[in-house]
Formats: sequence, structure tokens, C-alpha cells
Amino acid sequence: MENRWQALKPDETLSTPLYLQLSRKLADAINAGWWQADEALPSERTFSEELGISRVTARKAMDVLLEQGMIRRRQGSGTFITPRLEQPLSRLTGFTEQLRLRGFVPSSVWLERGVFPPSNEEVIKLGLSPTSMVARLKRQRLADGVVMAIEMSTMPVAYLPDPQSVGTSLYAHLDAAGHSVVRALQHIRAVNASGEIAQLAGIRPGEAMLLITRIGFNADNVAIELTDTYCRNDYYDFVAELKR
Amino acid sequence: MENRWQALKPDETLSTPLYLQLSRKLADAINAGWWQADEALPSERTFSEELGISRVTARKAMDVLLEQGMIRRRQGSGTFITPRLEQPLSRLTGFTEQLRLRGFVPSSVWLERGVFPPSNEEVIKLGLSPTSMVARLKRQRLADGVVMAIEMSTMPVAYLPDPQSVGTSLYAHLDAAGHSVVRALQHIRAVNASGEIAQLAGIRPGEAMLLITRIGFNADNVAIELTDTYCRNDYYDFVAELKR
DNA sequence: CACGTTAATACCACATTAATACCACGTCAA
DNA sequence: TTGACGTGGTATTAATGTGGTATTAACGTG
Repeated sequence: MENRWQALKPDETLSTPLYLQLSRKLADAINAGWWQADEALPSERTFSEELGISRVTARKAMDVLLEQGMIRRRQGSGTFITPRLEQPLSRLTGFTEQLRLRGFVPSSVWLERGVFPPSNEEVIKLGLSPTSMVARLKRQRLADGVVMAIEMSTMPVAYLPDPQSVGTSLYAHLDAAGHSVVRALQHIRAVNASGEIAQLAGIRPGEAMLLITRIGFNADNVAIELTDTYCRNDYYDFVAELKR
Repeated sequence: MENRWQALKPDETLSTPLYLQLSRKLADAINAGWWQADEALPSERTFSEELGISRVTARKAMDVLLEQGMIRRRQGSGTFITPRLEQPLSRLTGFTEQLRLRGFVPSSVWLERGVFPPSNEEVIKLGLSPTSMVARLKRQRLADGVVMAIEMSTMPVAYLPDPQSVGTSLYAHLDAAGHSVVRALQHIRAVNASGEIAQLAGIRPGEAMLLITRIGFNADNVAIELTDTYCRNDYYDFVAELKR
């Protein structure tokens, strides 16, 4: 435990400001999992004493991480690690909410929005009759204006009669319509980007991407959503905290 | 019975709140079967007197367990242990167990097993002093004789003094040595296979692979394990069930 | 010299902790 | 039936520890 303070200690002799040195080391420490999600960090005063710096300096270092959304402060209580992007194993949240949590501005560019006949795969996975129709949404997912992922969603028209009316958050739209996704099965694989996907994502063909395939179920345990998300590997990093 | 009160007694000198200390010890005691299911615990006043703390503090400790559903209160009557039949949390399982569950026969081929000086990254993530040494394990992971992944684990020698003695399951070995990994932080990314990895994995260079980086912590929240696993995308498919 | 950045000190506002004292409900024996 | 007693429930409080902020001194840079 003592080693940890040693590792965080900024170097007075360097020209980079103490608070910046500390903020970087602290970010590394958090990413390395030194503290659990939702757990309080040591207090600003503790940092100050252990590292031999003033409290305000410690605080300023934490300010940086605060702006990045990595930590969260509660006056009188403490400073807490923001629950990670993911928690893919325990919590179900859409892309929009996840990014907003981190302080990014999420947006989408629609590539396709309409009603089509279903593919064979969709018929099977959604349990459709072949004659029914599906609503399809295809879009670029942006964070602060940068393309992070390409997403393709499919739903039976019954649950999304008017695809054009979906705003940024599909999940919010479904909630409002009374068709909330309550449970989802998510497969994560690695794939090489095809020419089309690569172009849309702004990367070279063949680059490795995360492909997340999700089947969403409503409260009656009926599959109502099928989504493929191609995530740029340079931006996406799924983090899960496991316990036993 | 006197020993029991002693074991439950919180330590005033520690910085963790009395009620939290007590709630943890109490949870352990319940799990250890000190009282039968549906049996009344000692009253809040009894706890207060025996442990030399205020009644409200004892009560607050029990509040924690109440929220976890471990106990149940009946005003005027007493506090009772909830009969348990569940086990909610996401499970932490190693590669070996996962494959066995699916009916495959897991095996490993060792590529490297020894003691080395740590890299910079390892020093930081494991909180080492630069002069200490680490044990390194590198192996091919097979299922039914087919290479599925390349895995590289690093641990401080203190926790794995003799790398040669590890069998197929690292986690089983650690459990036996009393150094169980209790919590882990797992990063999942997509990467293009390098020449070396591709050769070891039996695929073409540049193929997309899942890279799983895991930091394992022991019960004292000290990082004791660092593992990079390169998974063949044609075999590996991460599945998560999400709920909200 | 003027100015912004850096880092310190000192004080303010709020939350949590853990105590005391009193209230309300159940149990059970007279 | 009833009332004494033991159970959990709650309001209040003081102390401590947390983040929030204004101010100031030192330093580097234009």
C-alpha cells in the first residue's frame, strides 16, 4: 500500500506542473483498478499529506479527471470513481446514456431509416413470420463529433411503426412508446472491417473492430430488437468489473 | 459465545466507520452459520451493550444487511435471518472453467514459464518496486486440441514463487496457495494480430482478435495478476446478459 | 515590469458518523 | 383482557471529516 503513494508522488524537479503529473498518474491508477467502481478515493487531505503537496494541488489534479468524467465529487462525502462505461455485465444502458455519463456529447448521423422485408437471420432471431416487415435504423454514432461506431438496428414494425420519428436515443423512444427493452443478450466479437464499414467509420479496411450483436427483449421476454454495432478499436474499450 | 462478541467487536482506531466494520463482520458471521435461518438475531440493544457501541450504530450496521436482503426486521418482535437460496453477482471464472462448462476439453501448451524483471507497465499496474521480480507465464490455450487463444500472465514472484509448478488452471493454483483472485478488472478490445501472435494462434497476420486485459486483485485489494489474452475471433465470442 | 500559472494557507458549507432520548408495535404472563 | 416489558422505529444532536472557495506568495514568460 505504501508503494502506491510512492508511485503517485509527483517529481518536484520536473518542469511539468505537479498537478498535471499527479492527474496522469491518478488516471493510470484508476484505470489499473486500484479502487473499485463507486468507491471513494482517498480524501484530498490524505493525498496532500501522503504526497507532500498542498491540498489544493491534489484537488486541482482531481479537477482534470473530474472534467473527463472519470470521477465524481460529493461535498461533505467524498470523491468517487464514476461507474465505468460498460458494466456490460450488470447494467443495461444505451450508447447515448453511456456517453453522456462520461461528459461527451453524443450525436448520430442517419444513414438509413425505413421499413423493409426481414432477412432470414432476422426472421429467426426475432421470431417473425416471413411476410411481416421490419423497421431498420442505420447510423453513425458520434461522440464530440468523432465517429465512434456504426450501428444497425432492426425491430418488428409493430414496435416501431415510424422509424423516422426516432431521435438520438432509440431506447428513450422505445421507453416512451411503452416497448422498453428490459433484458438483452450481447455477443462481443472481433472482426476485420469490411470496405463499407471502414469507410463509414473513417478507418482503413481490415482494421480490427469490436462487433457487438445485441438481442433485446421486452418485459414479456419477446425479442423486439436486433442491433449490430461496429466499434472503432481505437475508441472503444469495454471494461467490466468482475467479482466472486 | 464470549468469543463471538469479541470477533464482532469493531476497532475504534481504524478509519473505517464502526457500523461498516460491524456490518461486514456480521455478514461473515451469518454466512458462517452462527444463527439459523429464520432465527432471531440478538437484539439491537444486546449488540450495543456487548460491543460497547451505541444502539443506533448497531442498528445502522444491520441496515446494510437489510438492504442486501440478508436479514429482515419485525417491529416489536426481532430481527431475523432471511433464508437464502440465491447468489446474484456476476461470476468470475477462468478460461478453464468456461470451456469445461461448454463441454470442451481444455489444455495448454507452455511457451514460457519463468522469473523475469518487470516491465514499466507491470511495475505501475502491479504496484511493484522496480527491483522486484515477476513470474511470467505464456501459453497457448487449446480446446479439444485446437488453439483458441494465446495468454500471457504476470504476477509478483511473492505470489507465484515457482511458475513451473502451475498446472492447467492458474486460478486453481492461486486458490490452493491462499492467494485467490477475488475481483478483476477486464478490458476488452479488438486488435489486429501481430506476426508473432498470429503464428502462435495459427491464423494470418492482421486478422482481428479479441484482446482481453485483466488485472486481478486479492482480498486486500492488491493487484496480484496481470493477464493479456489474445483470442481467435473465429472461436471466441463473449456473451453477456444485461438487465436493468 | 506586467501578467498568467502554479501552489500554498485559511476558512466555509455540507455529509456522515455515532451518540442520547423518546415513540410505537408485539408478546406474553397475570 | 390488559399492562409490563422487550422489540424495532425515529428525531435530535455534537463532533468529525469531506469537498468548496477566496486569497496570497512565488515563479516563469512575454
